[in-house]
Amino acid sequence: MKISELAEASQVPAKTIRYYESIGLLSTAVRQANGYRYYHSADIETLVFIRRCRELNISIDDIKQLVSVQRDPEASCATVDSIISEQLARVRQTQRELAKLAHTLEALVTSCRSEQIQDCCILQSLRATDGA
Amino acid sequence: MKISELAEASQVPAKTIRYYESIGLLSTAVRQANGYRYYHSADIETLVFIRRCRELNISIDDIKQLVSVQRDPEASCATVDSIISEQLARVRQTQRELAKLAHTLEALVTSCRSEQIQDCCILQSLRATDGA
DNA sequence: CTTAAAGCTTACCGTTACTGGAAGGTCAAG
DNA sequence: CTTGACCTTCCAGTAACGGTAAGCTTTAAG
Repeated sequence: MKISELAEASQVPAKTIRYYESIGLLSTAVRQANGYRYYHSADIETLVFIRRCRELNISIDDIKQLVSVQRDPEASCATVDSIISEQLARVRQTQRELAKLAHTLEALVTSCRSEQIQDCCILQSLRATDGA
Repeated sequence: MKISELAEASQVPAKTIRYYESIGLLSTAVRQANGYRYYHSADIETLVFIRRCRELNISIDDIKQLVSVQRDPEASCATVDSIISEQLARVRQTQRELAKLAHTLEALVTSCRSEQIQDCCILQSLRATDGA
């Protein structure tokens, strides 16, 4: 199949498929006589796998590991476990940071009843010299 | 004061101060005879303001607006309000996305009791052709 | 048969908000 | 005088692509 068909089937843009090949996440595609990339249906599965990992915010480098580890069926699950666990830890860390952030922004939004910049409580809060 | 002193006082790296000037977030600094940038203590306040905004994940473009709107004391607070409100909306949106993400990752982490890649439930889940 | 549109190729720039590093000028101390 | 700590500018790299251009090939229509 052609790259546009693979793109449609996997829901990954053709541009992104070429990008993945260029950075070595996908192996070099077979070319047809006209130079077009030629794909097999197995490539759909690989790309769906990659897309799902990206939807989980897993980095390309980590996905490379997940892809390569699958080539050895008898390998241990440890790598997979640790990548997923660490990803979860990162997500939770970001959640904590965002919670603080949302809290501060909420306080700012509700603080200001002024109508002129010179009295704006939001700006006054942000200008305060007190450290984080 | 020199850039390193301003950096220390504002807790913004000197490199970043030059960067802010280069993109027009800070006005062009006065130069001394030797070519060094020369700052006044008022610049500390400006940089602290910028740093606090960045800690709230407010984009440079939005900060430019917040800085410029402060030059007119009689201007309306509407711009400030909307920037902060939209920032809060973005943060909340990200929080919702991360919550889903964490949920999926948790399910993956607890799903797999296998020790070999060929039986790994995590990889099997990620390979499934079912769409998001 | 011709032509126009669509799809393929590569290659390079832009995004965000910086950070690192190289090459070179300046300044204060020993 | 030299060493080291500053300062300067400029260039490159980060993550993961998206946009656009220039130039092929294929395909559908007239």
